Amino acid sequence: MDYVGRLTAHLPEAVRLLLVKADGSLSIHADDRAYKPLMWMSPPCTTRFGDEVWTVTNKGGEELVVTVHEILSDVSHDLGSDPGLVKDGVEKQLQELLADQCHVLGEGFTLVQREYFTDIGPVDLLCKDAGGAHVLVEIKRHAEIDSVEQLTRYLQRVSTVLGDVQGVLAAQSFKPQAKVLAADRGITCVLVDYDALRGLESNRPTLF
Amino acid sequence: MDYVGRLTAHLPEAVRLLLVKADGSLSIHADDRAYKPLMWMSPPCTTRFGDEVWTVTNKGGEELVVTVHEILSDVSHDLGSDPGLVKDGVEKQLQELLADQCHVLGEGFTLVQREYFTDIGPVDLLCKDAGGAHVLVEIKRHAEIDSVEQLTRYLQRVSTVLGDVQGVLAAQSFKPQAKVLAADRGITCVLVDYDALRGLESNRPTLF
DNA sequence: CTATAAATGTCGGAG
DNA sequence: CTCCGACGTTTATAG
Repeated sequence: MDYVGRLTAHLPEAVRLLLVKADGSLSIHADDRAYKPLMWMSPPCTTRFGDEVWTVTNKGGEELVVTVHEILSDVSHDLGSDPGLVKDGVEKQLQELLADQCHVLGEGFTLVQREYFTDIGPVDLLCKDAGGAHVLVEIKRHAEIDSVEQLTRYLQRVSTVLGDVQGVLAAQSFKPQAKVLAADRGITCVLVDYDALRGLESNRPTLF
Repeated sequence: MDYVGRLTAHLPEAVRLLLVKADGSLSIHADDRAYKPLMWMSPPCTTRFGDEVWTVTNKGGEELVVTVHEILSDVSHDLGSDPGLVKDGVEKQLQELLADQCHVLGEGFTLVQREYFTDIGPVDLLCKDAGGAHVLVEIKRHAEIDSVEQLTRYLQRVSTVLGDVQGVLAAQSFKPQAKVLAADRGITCVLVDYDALRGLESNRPTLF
């Protein structure tokens, strides 16, 4: 099995699992690793099924060549359409919750705007602190060093427009490096509890 | 099918492909997408196969619960051991090639050291330019904004030891953001052609 | 085991 | 289509 495309890779002869899906995609699996195939070609792509050699190509000129020596088993099923996957707990939801409850980010914080757009990208939240000064908030599930760099870029960019601006990095967890760099840059780290936020949120309607 | 762990996700009843691998991992596939399973549990994990309900758990407290209504097909094979995948064209090879041919990075460049270690990580190449000044080289296949940040950290760190140091970011392709930020930081971007480098390399032995 | 960087990353959204 | 950032990123590697 050989792949030539973004890199070149070769896979020796062995017993393997090949998946051909309805969208024309192909993947080759070994008997370990749930997530990643050994090789694959993503749709859109076309496969020419020769007697022994299958050739999969895509528009980008990538090519996967499979030599089939023996078929131990050949199973085929129509799976029909796929009802969507429902997810909960991703950054977007954290952002919605924090937009509603930005007081947890700092005493007296109020929301000015969600998804505040700059020419280098959108800032998650633009708030004002108790004193009326602007605060940029970057929200992550897990804050790493990248998150600090990202917020730093926004702060630099926005300060040219709004003047002096504070930075807050909000996350459910922080890598040590991220904390250190944030402190170094004068950025405040706020540890948020997603479950607690969701709890408050679900309780809120009962207060009205 | 339900996953509770780093997030919460639910997958409605449908005809699906389930893969149980020798390492105990489980993945659930729809009839599209070659690469990514709809849900999965990576090893190490353990599965309790009940009559209708399969429960997969790992050490981190993540859980995958599968309700099996009907088995349309059940195929099992011993795939044996897996001869390794051989890759070519990844960053490591680019680094080797550029270490040998660092003149392509700049007129009169000479190599001082590959994998120059600092206390915040290894720099890909430490070179000297035609004037004998130090140059740090970060090598990527595709340079993004993170690559610029990474090199910037190295430059800051190394400058405290070696004094004034130039930065070069070498890659086969550059994201626009990366180019802009690099220019802003005084970092030179060098577009390298992997095939050309490899061609020169393969010709070299014939010169001796 | 933790931290860090690479990946054929993939995937989805905005412009 | 490209660009950009999130992802249950996953995966490998070094300390």
